[in-house]
Formats: sequence, structure tokens, C-alpha cells
Amino acid sequence: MQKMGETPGRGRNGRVGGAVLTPHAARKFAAFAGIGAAEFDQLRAIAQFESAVAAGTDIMRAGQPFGPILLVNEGWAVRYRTRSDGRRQIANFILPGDFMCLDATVMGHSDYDISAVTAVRHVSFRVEDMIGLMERQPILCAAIFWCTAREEAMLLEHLVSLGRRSAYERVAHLLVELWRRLKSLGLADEDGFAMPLTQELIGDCVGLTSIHVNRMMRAMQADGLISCAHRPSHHCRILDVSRLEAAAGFEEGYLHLDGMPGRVRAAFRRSGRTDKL
Amino acid sequence: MQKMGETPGRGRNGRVGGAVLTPHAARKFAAFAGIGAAEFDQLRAIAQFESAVAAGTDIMRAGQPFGPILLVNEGWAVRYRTRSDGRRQIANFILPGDFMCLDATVMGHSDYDISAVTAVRHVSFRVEDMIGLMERQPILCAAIFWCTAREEAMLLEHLVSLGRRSAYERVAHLLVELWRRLKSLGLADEDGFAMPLTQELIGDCVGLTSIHVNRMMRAMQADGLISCAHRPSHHCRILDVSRLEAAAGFEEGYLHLDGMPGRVRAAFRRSGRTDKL
DNA sequence: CGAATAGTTGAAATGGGTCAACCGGTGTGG
DNA sequence: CCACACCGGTTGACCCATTTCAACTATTCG
Repeated sequence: MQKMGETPGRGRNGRVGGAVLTPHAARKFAAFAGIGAAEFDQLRAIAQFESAVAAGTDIMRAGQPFGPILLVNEGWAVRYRTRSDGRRQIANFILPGDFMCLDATVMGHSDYDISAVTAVRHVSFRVEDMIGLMERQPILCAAIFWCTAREEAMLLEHLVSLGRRSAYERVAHLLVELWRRLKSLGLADEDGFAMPLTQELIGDCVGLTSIHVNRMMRAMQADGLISCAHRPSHHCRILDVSRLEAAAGFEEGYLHLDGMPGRVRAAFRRSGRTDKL
Repeated sequence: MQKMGETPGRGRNGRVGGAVLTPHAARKFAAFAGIGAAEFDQLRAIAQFESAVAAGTDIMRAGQPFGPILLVNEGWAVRYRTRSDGRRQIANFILPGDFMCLDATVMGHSDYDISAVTAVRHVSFRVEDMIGLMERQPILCAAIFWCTAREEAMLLEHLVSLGRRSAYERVAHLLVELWRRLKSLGLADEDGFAMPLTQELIGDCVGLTSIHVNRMMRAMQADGLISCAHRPSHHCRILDVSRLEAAAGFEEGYLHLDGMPGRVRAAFRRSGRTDKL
């Protein structure tokens, strides 16, 4: 969590207005909200430019007024809160295709920090543009509402972990969740994924000491559930998915992989005006 | 958490279409989103009827398809998740003026349970009506979005409690939060509030045993921070607000008492069509 | 080469859980 | 009207999961 500031970098594809979006968000919208390419293009049209920030950079700071809404093209970020004594609690990890600062649409300032875990590339949307689009295209409004509802569902499951799961279960649950999310993005293999998190980040996420996270992960290795390699590129391999999920008490319902129900989609489309851009 | 079912009761004021809404929601909307009486009346117009349920009744069950969106007129409810082994984690307490099942606008089924802590009166909104209204009146859409964003902010603070606060701090924090919320509704005195929660509910909220909640509350009494009376009507008196808040590590920012920023309000109103009901 | 970062391991301390008993009020049925 | 059961709160003794403190290793970076 270091110096603020981003390389406004409009990288290799950084034209203003209609910046390049990585396909993750489009796939997510298509799968869950039935958003077609034509509709998604309207979102793409108001994208401002792409920025690239280095690992460790602060992207948003608690108490500060919101800037633009951001959509991650590549890389991992963390959203967290810091207590006055310096102890930290991570709310969630932000992966490609996830929005950051969506609540800028209705709130003046942030009550959380976000910083880049790995190098991150993201595009910006002006709040006013986003509001305008949501009004013109109710189905996109629904899709964005869906994103926040799903995020809240994941936050609730996280709460269950902290309140009612053992240390072993918490770590296992986090690993399964990350793997599932990455797999749905096409960013994980069948048996594991590239793991950029330190044990300290994991601890700050699941409410444990990094030391105890270490012990739990070594226990899981001893139990034949996972195997982790740090060098050269941190990788986490899941040796037995079903046993790991059982150990975590994992139930996938909260990920809402079933998408938006038809009747809702219909209600939102009824007055959609696809013509009027 | 007992039998499902509500008395469709359209109580003493239960006409269909424009049921009576208690002023809590209107005040909340006015204070935070700048929603005027005329705009709020459009919400009132699509309210279906009022229902009354007894304490302990299940209002929503995890895995079930959503019914209508509900707005609490009176009473307390809990939203929680139950693990397969029966352990329970409470997400939040629902007070007068709060919506329930707002995510029915974009999700098919619930991943949480809600049940009535006290007797509860609430009004229903058909999902389709709510979607229609949000499209016609962007500023009401914003207000509802604001409700969910604020709920998420409170959930995040709750996560901080479970992950990074001691038992004593957690209980203190919950008490302060409840008192503040009730006070902003005009439902608490300067020095305390009527407390319908059992120590078991408090424990399920803050991730502790009811036994340990008891110890913490007695310690807080011994420390001169609070004083609780069970009979006849459970009441919690706060003896020293600032010391209690200090003990809790309470920072009010996450309650977002400052409301929606003007520029957002302006953006949402720009295309508002107040005429077209 | 030396410093900083991440992981690993052990021993001791502790916060909160578990088990068990008891109390007081309230409601119910005989 | 009383006896009894039940629920919620209260307290104590003991136990164990996780933290804390401390040391050591391997690796990367300047």
C-alpha cells in the first residue's frame, strides 16, 4: 500500500472514448444478465481510457472523494479497511471483469481503500456518463445492479467465514472461491491457479495471523488437499477439489452462477430503447 | 425461526395500491437522497398492502424464489445465513424504513433467511412495479441504489468487527451502531433504546457464544458504560456514549450520514420526467 | 554483498469456547 | 391457584484454537 497515483498511461490501446475492454466483463454480463454484444458496446463507448498501475499502488483511499468508476482489464486488486491501530480487514479481492468504485454513482466519498496486488490495467468511466447510460439502457442498469448484489452476496459469505468457520475452513473456503471465480473467467486451470497473494494478505482477508495461515496451509498440504509452490511464480494446485470443498463447507449458491431470472430481464427490457443511443 | 407465512392482513390501513407507509423511509430518502414528498408519493402509489407477522416468523428462506420487495413499517427483523451444521451468522438487523429483498430486482432466489425478531409490519411492492418506477424516476432508482450501497458499507464494517475486533469491541460496536441507527429514526432516546435482542442473537451477529456476550456485557456494566434491564421490557441504557464509542473503535463514516452528493443528484435528475407518471 | 521480503517452525501466553449448574420470570395446564 | 416446564440470563472451571514472540531460512533486489 504505497504511493497513490496512476500512470494515466492510455497504454498501447488508450484512445479516449471507447477504450479497449478485456473480454471478461462482456462474458460476465452475457452469461448472467443476457447482455448482448450490441448492448455491451454502449458501455464500451463511454469508456474513457486505460490506465496501468504497478503492484502495490493505491487505487482508492478511504475518506477521499470518488473519482471515476473503474473496470479491471487485467490483474488483481484488494478492497480493504484499515483500523486506526493499523490492523487491516480485506473485504474482497477484485479480479478482471470486476468494477471498482461502483458506489461512486450514489456516494460522495469512499469508506474503503483499494490497492493493486499485482500490476493492474483498468479503464475509467465518468460517473455522469455511467448514470446517463443506465438511464438510457435499463438492462445495463440491471446488469450493474446485479454486479453489486452479487458482490454483497460474496461479502455475506465472507462474513459467515469470519463469524462461524474455523481457521482451516476459512483458508480452504477462500482458496476454493478464488479458484472458482478464476475458472469462470478462464484464468485458472482445472487443478489450480497462479496465486499472487502473500500469506499476510490471506490472513488479513480471513481474519487470521499470517503465521496461522501458514500453519493451516501446511496442514492442508499434509492432508493432500493442495500443494503450493512459491518460486518461481507463486502457484496453488488443488489436489482434491471435492475434499477441499467439503473441508471448507463450500456451497456455491452464493456465487449466483444461475444468472438473472427471465422475468426480471423481461421487465427491464420492456421499456428499453435500443435505438436511442 | 418458525413457520413461514404471513397474515396478508391488509391491517387497519390495508387498501391495495397506495398502502400506508410509516414515515421512516420517507425521512431517510429525504435526508440522504433529497427525495421530496411528491417523488416519494410515487413509491407510495405502487405499495400493494401491509402485512403483519408475529415475532419469530420466517419472512424469507434461503434458496427460495423471491416474492415481493418489502419495506418495514414497524418492528425488527434479522437477515442471516445458516450453515449446514446449524451454526448461524447474522448479516444485519433490519429496522423500520429498511427494505427487505431489494435484490429481488435482479436475482431469482434468496441466499439468506430473514425472520421477524419482534412483531413486524411491512408493505409489499411487486418487483415489476418497482422496476417500472425506477425507470420512470431515475432519482428513485438512485435512492434505492443508495440503500443497497449503504447496506453494503454496514456489512463491510461488520466484517471488520468479526475479523479485527475483540469480543468486547464487537459487542460495544453493535450497541453503538444500533443506537445510532435508531436515533436517526427517532426510535431511541438520548441515553438508550428498547432492546429486543437476546444475547444469543447478539452472539450470532458478532460471531461469539451467547455466554461470552453475557460476560462482555457484564464487563461493560462494571466499566460503567451501559446498564441493561431485562424486565419488564428489555432496555439498554448507554451511560457514557463517548467512552463506549472509544471502546468500540467506532467511526461513523460508514453510516454515510452525509447523504448523496449534489453532483450525483443533479446527474440523476437531468433526465427525470416528473410529469410522466 | 547486504537489506528487505516471505515463508517456516517452536514455545509460551491468552481469549474465547465448552460444559455444567443455577436463577428468575413467565406461561400453561391441571 | 399452584406446579412445572421453558426460556433467557448468570457464573465458574477447564480446555483448546489462535496469537504472540522469537528465531531462522530462502529468495530477490539494489
